[in-house]
Amino acid sequence: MATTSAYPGRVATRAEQRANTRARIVEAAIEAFAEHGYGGSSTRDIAARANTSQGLVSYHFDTKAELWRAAADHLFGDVAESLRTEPERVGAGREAARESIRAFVRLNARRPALFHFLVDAGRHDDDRMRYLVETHLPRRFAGVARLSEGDLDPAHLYYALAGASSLLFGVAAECRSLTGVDPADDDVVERHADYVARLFVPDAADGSDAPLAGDEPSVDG
Amino acid sequence: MATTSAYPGRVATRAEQRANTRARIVEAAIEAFAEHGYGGSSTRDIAARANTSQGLVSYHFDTKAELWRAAADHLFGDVAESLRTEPERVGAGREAARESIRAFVRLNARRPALFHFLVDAGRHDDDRMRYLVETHLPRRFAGVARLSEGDLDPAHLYYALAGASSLLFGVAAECRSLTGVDPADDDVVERHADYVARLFVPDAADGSDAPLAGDEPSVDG
DNA sequence: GTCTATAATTAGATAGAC
DNA sequence: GTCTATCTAATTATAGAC
Repeated sequence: MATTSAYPGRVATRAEQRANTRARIVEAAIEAFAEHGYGGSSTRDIAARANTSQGLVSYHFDTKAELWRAAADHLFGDVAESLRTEPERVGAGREAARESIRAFVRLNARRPALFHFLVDAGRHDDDRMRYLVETHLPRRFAGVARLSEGDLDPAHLYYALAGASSLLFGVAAECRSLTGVDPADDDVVERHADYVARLFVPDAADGSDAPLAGDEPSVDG
Repeated sequence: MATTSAYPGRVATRAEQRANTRARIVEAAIEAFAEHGYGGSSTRDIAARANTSQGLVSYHFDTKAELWRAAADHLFGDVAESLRTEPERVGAGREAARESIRAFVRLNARRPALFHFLVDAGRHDDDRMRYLVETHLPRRFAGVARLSEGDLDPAHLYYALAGASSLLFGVAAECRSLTGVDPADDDVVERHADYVARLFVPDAADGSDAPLAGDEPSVDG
């Protein structure tokens, strides 16, 4: 791992080295924080996962808290990216709403760390919780809340859907051991996605693909 | 806090002292483990919450792992107690199934630590996960799985229902900050309980209170 | 930019006094 | 049974060599 080069383009420049190392550390941090929580993770373990030294982690990210924020940014940035095209593509029909939910479930299956960061940070009022609420969560909440029907506060839908979508994958090890079902199995992911989608968006009473209430302006709106 | 007494019954005996102190430590441990996870909690913090010293925690529970098991036993023991009467009382009707789910949601609202222990221990294959799977989880799983319909594996229902029921209360601080809804509010608990109950047990197509499939032997069974 | 070494805290577990 | 003191190991953050 050369740090400088007399042959630009042949090996990594210092800037590339920097970006590359930081990226490896951030990915390792996401893994560690998701597995053991913030308090249960050490910068030494993170450094080892990233194949580097503990001192270098402190060099790139002055404090453990700053590293956590960088990890959260990367994690939730990926999410926003992967769901970005959804809102526009999704029409007003029930099947479109279901497909949007299926995509949300698949996302939670691919990135269980999302669930772990949310739970780890959300359980009490501290800097990490406030950081998520001020940066990444509003968009996420709004994305789900548009599926809300009736006059019940969208918070009920949001947390019920988020929980139903992600717990299976957030405790995958336990699920395997307890039920024999492997949440890493693609078929299991698809079954769960469809199950949750139909749970939250059942067929309309008349069997039509009518829009969800509140999704579009009604005739008397 | 006298440790011995010449007046039996007047102040606590040594055995009573022991039981009392251990109980205080266990409750403090449940709090701490739920807030910061296993790795993020220190026996010093737990001792402080229990108004005692760190050394005494090690005296009563030789290791941190043993303290965690005692905490888990107390926590899940309470659960079993509070839901114990349900299976018998619940009939085969849909409204009975809904009431069973409402009770499950209320339990998660009262003891968010249940959710935190499950998530903290369930995310990877270690001693704590195995302990829960071998002791407390089978009963819990069976209690929910009896509501299962169709040929979909009960694991999907179990984790969807558990997630939908408990996430709101497991990230109560975040919910307050993000949505303005306070999960500690009794009305919010009831609304969530009813919402989740109707989500998982919708009205039958014919509007009847017909039994759930598989709940009772069918005519051709 | 990276590694090694170290400083200052904090961790869990143990021993001794009462 | 409880408290205080202590030991050993592990933590984060910093400094120096390359």
